[in-house]
Amino acid sequence: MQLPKVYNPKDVEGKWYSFWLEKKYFHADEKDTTRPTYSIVIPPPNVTGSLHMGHALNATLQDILCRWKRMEGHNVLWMPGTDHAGIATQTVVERELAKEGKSRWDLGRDKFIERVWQWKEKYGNYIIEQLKRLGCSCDWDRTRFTMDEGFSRAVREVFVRLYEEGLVYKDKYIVNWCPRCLTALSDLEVEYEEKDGNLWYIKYPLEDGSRYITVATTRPETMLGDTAVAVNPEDERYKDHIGKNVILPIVERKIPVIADPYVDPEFGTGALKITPAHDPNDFEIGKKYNLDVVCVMSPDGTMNELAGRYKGMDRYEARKAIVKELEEKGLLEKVEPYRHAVGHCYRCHTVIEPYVSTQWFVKMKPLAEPAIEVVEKGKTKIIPERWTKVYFEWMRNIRDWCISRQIWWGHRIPAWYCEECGKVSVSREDISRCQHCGSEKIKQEEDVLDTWFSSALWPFGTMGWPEETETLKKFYPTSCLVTGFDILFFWVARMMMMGLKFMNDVPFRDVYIHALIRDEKGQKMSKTKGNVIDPVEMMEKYGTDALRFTLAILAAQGRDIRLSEKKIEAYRNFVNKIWNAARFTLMNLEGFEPVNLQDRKLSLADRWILSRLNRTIENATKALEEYEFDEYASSIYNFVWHEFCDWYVEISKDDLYGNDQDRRLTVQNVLVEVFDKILRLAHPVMPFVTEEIWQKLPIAKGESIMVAPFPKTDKNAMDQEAENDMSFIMEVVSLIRNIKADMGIPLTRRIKAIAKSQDREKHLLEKYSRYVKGLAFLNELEVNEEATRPEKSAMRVAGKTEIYVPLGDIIDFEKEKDRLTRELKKVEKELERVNKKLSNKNFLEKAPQEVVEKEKRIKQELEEKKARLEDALKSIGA
RNA sequence: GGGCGAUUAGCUCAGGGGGAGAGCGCUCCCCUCACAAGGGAGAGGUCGGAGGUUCAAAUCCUCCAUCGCCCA
Repeated sequence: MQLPKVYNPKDVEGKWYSFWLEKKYFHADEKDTTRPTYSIVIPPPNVTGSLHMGHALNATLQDILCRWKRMEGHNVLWMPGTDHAGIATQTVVERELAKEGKSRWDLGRDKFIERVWQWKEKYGNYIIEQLKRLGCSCDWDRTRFTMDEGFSRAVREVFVRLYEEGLVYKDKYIVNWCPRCLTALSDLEVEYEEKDGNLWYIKYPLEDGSRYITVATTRPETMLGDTAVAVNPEDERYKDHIGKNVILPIVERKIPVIADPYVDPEFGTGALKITPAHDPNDFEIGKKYNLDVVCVMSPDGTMNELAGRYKGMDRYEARKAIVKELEEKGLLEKVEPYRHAVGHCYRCHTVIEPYVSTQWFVKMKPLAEPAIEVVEKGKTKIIPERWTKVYFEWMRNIRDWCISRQIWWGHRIPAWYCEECGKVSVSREDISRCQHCGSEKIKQEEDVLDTWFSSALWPFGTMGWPEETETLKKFYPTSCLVTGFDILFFWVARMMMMGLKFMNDVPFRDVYIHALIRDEKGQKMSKTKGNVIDPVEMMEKYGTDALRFTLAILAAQGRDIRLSEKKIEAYRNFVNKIWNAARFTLMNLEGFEPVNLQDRKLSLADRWILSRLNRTIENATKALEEYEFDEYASSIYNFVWHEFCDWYVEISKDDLYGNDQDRRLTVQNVLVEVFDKILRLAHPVMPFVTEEIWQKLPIAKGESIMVAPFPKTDKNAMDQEAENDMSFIMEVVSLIRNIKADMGIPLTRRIKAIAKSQDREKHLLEKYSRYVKGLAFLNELEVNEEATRPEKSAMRVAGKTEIYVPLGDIIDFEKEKDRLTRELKKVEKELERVNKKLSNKNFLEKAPQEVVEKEKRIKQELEEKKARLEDALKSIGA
C-alpha cells in the first residue's frame, strides 16, 4: 500500500466527519443501562459569533475529553448549542437596519424581533458549522438555543419560582446604565479602566456668604444634582460647618453640610459633594440622610430639564461648559490631573453612567451560600485549584443581581401591570387578566432578562427541565465544565447557584478552567489590533489535527497561551511525521499476518519500544485524568517522534529488508501493534489523521477508531532492563555519530570503531553490535577488553566504555583536543559538586541512604570518566 | 487600595527539595531507498534580586523589583 508523501488533511477530514455523523457515534443514549455516563455541556457561543481561537481551544479540550471517555466505554453526552446574546445580537441587527436608514423603533417591537429571528436563521448556524469543522463530537441532534421554546419555558419557570419565593424583586435603585445601549447592566458587565482625568476643586459659598467650602470632584457636570456636601465628623477643619447650608453654584440651591464617617479626610479637600442620582456611594449616603435624588441627565447621557440652561447638552460638553462658568464666576479653585478607574459598557465600551431607575433584581445571598458550601465540601472541584479562592472571594462579597435589560431581544419578563389595581402579576403562562382584580387592562413588562440569567440554567435547561426527563436523570449533574476564567463569575458561579436551587445538585463535578489565548507578544487578540489568528484559516492551511494538537500541547494549567502561526506549522509537521511513519509501515507489510507477540522471540529493540509505548500510554492517560492536556500531547509527541521514528523505525529496517522471514514478521507485528495503540491514544486530540491511518492498518478492528477501545497500559510489557540496555546502545551510537560530525565524516560513510569495554557493557555491545553498526553506519565494531587506542583516532566515553574511531590523516587534533577539554571541564565541574556533597558530614548522616549511594555511584563514574579523558588528552599530546 | 499569577536558553514555555529540560530560532554536515513539513551533530542558562529554612533550594518561606490579570 502506498500513501502520498505528504499528509493532505483536505482529503480526509470531511470524509470521516460525515462517516461519524452517519454512524451516529456522537449520539448519547438515555436508554443505555450498561455503560457509565459522561456528560459535558458546551459553553454556548453567541449566535452572532464566529469561531475564534478561544472557542477553538475550549472546544478542542472538550472534544478530547469526550472522545477519550467514549473510547473508554462511557455513554457520552456532549450537549451543544448557542446563546441568544441579547445586547450583542440586537446591536448587530440594529446595525443592519441602520444601513437601511431605519431604527428598531421604526419597525416596532414585534417586527424587530421577527427580524432578529430571520437573522438568526440565516447566520446563527455559522459557528455550529465551524465547530463541526473542528471535529467536535457533539450530539448535534440536541442542539439548543437559549431562546428556543423549551428553554424559554425553563427561564419562565425559574423566574416565577424565584419571584414567588421573594428572591426576585423590583426596586428603584442606582444601577449601571449604558447611555448608548440604553439599558441597565449588572455590576459584572462594567469594565473598569484607568483613565487620566482631572480633579476639579469647586468653591461652594456658605449660605451666610462668609466663606467657601471647597469640594473636589472628577465629575463637575453632576454638581447640578448635588443635594448635600459631606465631611468627616472628626475633621477639625469643617467641624463648625456641619449643619449649615451652602449655596450650590449655578443652580443657586440651598444644600446642607452633613457629617459622615464615610468621607475620607485625606481625599481632595476632605469635603465631598453628594449627588445621590449620579454616584452609587452618594446614593447610599442619600438614603441614609434622606436626601433628595435629583437626576440631571436623560437616559442617553445628555443633560435634562433639571440641568436648566445646560439641557440637551451631552454630558461631556456640559462638563466643559460648567467648568467654564465656574471659572468665570471665580468658583473654580484649581484643577489637578487625576488618574482614576472609569467604568465602560462591556459590549460597546461607552462610559457607563450610574443611573437611578426601577429594575428587577435577584437576591443573591441565599443562593450563594449553598454554592459556596458545595465547593468547600468538594462536591464540585475547580481545576486548577487556585480558582476556588477567586470563586469564594466573589461569592462571599456578592451583591444583588440586576437582571432587567431595556432591550427587545431576549426573554421578556413575565410580569404584567394592571392599570386598574396597579398590582403586578407574574405568571408562567401569558395572561390576559390581572391576577388580583381580574381587569383586562394589563400590560406586560417591556424589559427582557439579562442573557446570563438564561445561560445560568444551561446545564439543566438543555436537558428538558422543568420536565423530569430521562436525559436529566441520566446526564445531570454533568461530569465536567470546560471554560475560561473570564466567565467564572458571569456564568460558572451563576450556574452553580441555579443548579443547586432547582436541581438540588451541583451542575458539574469538575470545572476545568483553561487559559486565554493571546498573540505571540502576549496581547489579547482583537480585530482592532489586527493580531487575530483565525482558527478556520489555520485549519484550512495546516489541517484541523495540527491546530487541535497545537492548542492541546500549549494548554498548560495556569498560564495563558501565546499562539503564533509558527507553532501551528511546527505541529503540522508532527502530523506529517506520523503520516510518514505510517507510510513507512504500510510500505513494508508485504506478507504480513497477525501473530501474537507474546509467543514470539522479541529483540531488544522490540522489547524496548513496547515498554516505552506502555509508559507513554500510562503517562498520557494519567495526564488526561488530571486535565494536563499539554502533558498528554507532549508524551505522544516525544514517543512518536523521538523514540518510535528516530530509533525503532531505523532499527526495524534491518529486519524488514533482511532475509529472516521470522524476524520480519515479528517486526511487522511490532510496528503495527505500536501504531495501533498510538493512533488510539492520539485519536482524541487528532481525530482525523488517526482515523485515516487506522483504517488502513491490517488488524482486526471495529468500523471506526472512534469506537475502538482506548489503549490500556500493559504492565507485562514494561521492561526496565530493556530500557536500560537500549539507552546504553543509544548513547554509544550518539557518540560515534558525534565523532563523525566533529571530524567532518558524512554520517553514512562506513568506517570502523573500536570499543574498549568489559562486563555488561561489553556484553551488550557484542550482542547488539548490529544496532550500533546500523545506526552509526559502521562497517566494523571491534569490542575488546584489552583494546588500546589507535594513534590517530578520536575517543569518547560512554559509561565505562571507551570508544575509539581510527581516523588516519583526517583527524583534526585541534578539534579533538577542544572537544575532550570541554568534556573534561564539564566532568570536573560535576565532580566538584559531588565531592562537596560527599565531604559534607551532615549530608552523609541526614540524607536518605539511597541518595547517598547514588551520589557515590556518580562520583565513581565521573572519576573514571575523568581519568579516561585525561589519558586521551595526554595521548594526543595535549 | 485588596487579591492572584508570572519572572528558567535568543524566543515561547515545561519542571516544583537530591546529576538544569523541550519546541522554535541559531551554527555545521547531509536530497541516506517513510518523511527536506526531513535526518545527523552542536553552541547557548550563576533558573529576576536579597535574605531565610534544610545535610541539600530553580523548587519551600519572607522581603524587594519588574510585568500581567481580577476585584473595589
